[in-house]
Amino acid sequence: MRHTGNRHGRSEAARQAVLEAADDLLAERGFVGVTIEGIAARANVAKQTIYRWWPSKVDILLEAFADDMDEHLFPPDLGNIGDDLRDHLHRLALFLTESDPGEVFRALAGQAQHDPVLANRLRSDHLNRQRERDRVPLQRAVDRGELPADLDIDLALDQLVGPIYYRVLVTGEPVPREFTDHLVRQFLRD
Amino acid sequence: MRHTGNRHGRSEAARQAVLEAADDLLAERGFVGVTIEGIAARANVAKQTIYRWWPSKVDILLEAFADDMDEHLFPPDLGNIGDDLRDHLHRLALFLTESDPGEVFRALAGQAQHDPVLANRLRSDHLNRQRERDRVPLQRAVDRGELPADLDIDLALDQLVGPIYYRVLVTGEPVPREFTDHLVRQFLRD
Amino acid sequence: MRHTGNRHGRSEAARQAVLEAADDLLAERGFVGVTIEGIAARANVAKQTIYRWWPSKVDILLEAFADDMDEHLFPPDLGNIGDDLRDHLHRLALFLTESDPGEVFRALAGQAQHDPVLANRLRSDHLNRQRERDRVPLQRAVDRGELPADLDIDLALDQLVGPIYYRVLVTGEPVPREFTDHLVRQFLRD
Amino acid sequence: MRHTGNRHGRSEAARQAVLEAADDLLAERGFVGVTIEGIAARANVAKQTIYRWWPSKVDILLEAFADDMDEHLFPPDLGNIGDDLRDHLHRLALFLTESDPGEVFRALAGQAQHDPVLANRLRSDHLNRQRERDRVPLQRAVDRGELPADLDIDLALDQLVGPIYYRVLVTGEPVPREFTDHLVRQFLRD
DNA sequence: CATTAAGCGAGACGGTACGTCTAGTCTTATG
DNA sequence: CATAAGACTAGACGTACCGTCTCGCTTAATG
Repeated sequence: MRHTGNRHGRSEAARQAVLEAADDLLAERGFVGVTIEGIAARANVAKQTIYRWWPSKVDILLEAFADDMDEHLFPPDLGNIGDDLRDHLHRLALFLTESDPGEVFRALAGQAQHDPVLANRLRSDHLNRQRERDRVPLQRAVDRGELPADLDIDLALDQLVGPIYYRVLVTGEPVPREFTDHLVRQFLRD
Repeated sequence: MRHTGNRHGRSEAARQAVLEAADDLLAERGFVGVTIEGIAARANVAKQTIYRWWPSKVDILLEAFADDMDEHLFPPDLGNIGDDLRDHLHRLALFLTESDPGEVFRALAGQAQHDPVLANRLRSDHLNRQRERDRVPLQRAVDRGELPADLDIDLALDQLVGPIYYRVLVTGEPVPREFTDHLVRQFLRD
Repeated sequence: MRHTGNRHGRSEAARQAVLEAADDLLAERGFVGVTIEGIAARANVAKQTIYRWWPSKVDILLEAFADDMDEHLFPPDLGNIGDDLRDHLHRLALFLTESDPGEVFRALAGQAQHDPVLANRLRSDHLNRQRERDRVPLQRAVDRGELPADLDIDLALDQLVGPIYYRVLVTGEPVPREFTDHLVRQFLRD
Repeated sequence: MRHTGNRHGRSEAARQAVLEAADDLLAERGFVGVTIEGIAARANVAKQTIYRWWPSKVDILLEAFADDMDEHLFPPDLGNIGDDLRDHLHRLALFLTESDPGEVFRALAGQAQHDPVLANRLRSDHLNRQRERDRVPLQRAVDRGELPADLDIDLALDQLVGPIYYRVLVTGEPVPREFTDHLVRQFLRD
């Protein structure tokens, strides 16, 4: 870090360096390998600078993770519910299993099992947003008349995405396109 | 521990004390509050005794957790697939959300996101066994002719239990009987 | 500090506030409790303002200490060597053991054991001046003919004030008037 | 450190390494250069091992300093008070100005100005012992009849050793044999 | 009379060392 | 020979100050 502070407040360069270092360490050494000291050393940042802005390492990872989900995963309108759902679930599966932020998510979801505060933040900050995106294709289908107006969308979502998260977080099995397509087929009773 | 070593081999008293201390600490302070030093202190056991018999604290929790899943959750035969599934899924939900071993499971599942070795052990030692039990009602239904002989049972299981684990591990929502019943209804297309 | 800078040069108010804050902190928390950050906070002054004018905290204390020794301890002429010395040594002892600047001196003398640069400054700026004052009564006595003309005044001074500093800095014993009077008596071989 | 702990208690090797490292650092970098981390690194010892046995770095230096004063400075009996005193004061001056433990003493005496607890320990543990040794030649002279039986030995000591400490701690001037001899001559009124 | 430049409060920055905690290893005496 | 005890190395934790560095404000001399 060349920069040193000023009255405008924090150094964006330091912030970026910390987030990248945290991401890198997570990828290279896993969650337990992410330490404040390690981040500070890799980012060439003082520990105090980290403690000044983030309460803990999970907050760093949360922030690193924050925008990625928004970038990804906004469901496009392909014209019919079948294509919409197949596309969306497939891309959700890819996100969770293949992408870098997906890896961060899995780590955070794991840590959330030990840390109710993190669990709440993760849900309110990210999962709910994702949930809203997930609703879009179904709501669109209801509007189109493809699905009944009294559909319980939340229940439907649990059935559609639940098995995907289950494979990702519990069984560790891959989530190929055939699997997500099958989920859609069952849901639409084709 | 009153006992100090003997020639007869390992001290069962020490083993029990360690497992109980680990369970207690998990309940009282959560996963991060479970430390080898804390277990040793609470169990009045030397650290070395712990290291001699368990490679890590998750192994202690795994052992503490081991038999509980077997005790629970063996699906009874109620005569028809609907009742069998409704009963089984409801009891699975109760196990995961309400029971003490369910809490241990959630902690281990969380830790497994950080620790591939634990993930493998958890799957091979416990999830596969559970998976076998989960198959029972479906296999029985196939045998009875209630379900088609070419049913992909694994796929069906993912759809049936996936949403339950999803709520438990991801959204944190409760898993009431209505929810599990609904899953069964959708699956059987009643 | 109400004042904010101007082109006329440094703020006397800030200077005073810093010196007072340093003195206060030394009295309240001792030398180790004197920190630049603490002085800045107590004086409502920016750290940079301190670093602009003083190289280190000992320089602040040196400046705070500077004039006090001059105020005190100029030896009066009481007409004869005995009275002159008794008065002077007694007041030196009081200064070192009882006064506020005496406390600062002890702290600086202590720190000088760790810091040769400070030791030199302390000697050249203050001790030598004090030494000159200490010589006055003896020189006066030589001029009066009370003491031999070839008296080694520096040697005499070491014998007269050395035991006082020794009690102050080493043994911590009190330095009552009887003690200083005794030193004079021995010196004059009464 | 090759050694690791055992039930017998602390590692003597670690203790020695710590004391030596502290001495070396004091000699090389001065008192402020003596840090717990630095000692630990140089001694190849874990910080925790240091904190287990010493409350602070001055305690380490005190212990390092402890026996040296005993080794040195026991006043021999040369048969008469003049020789006894001249020899003893000269060796005291050498100890304070030239020896390694003398350097440690100066650092501790300096720090004692900031730390009343250290001051007390230094006095009760070491200075009093030294004081006892210093009394020996005078007491011997009284016994021999060379000095009056009602001599106030403590007062005499302050006059004899005070100027030496004064030069060492305050003025920084050298303490040559002529100086100590002169002190003796004055004291004995030769 | 607008510009300029110095001193100021504020505070973020990269660092160093602090003292604490837990991990995991090792050695010994006890039963 | 397993145990309790506990000292050991290692290294991350979160805190306190260090000394450096902008920054925006205020003020008075300058042009």
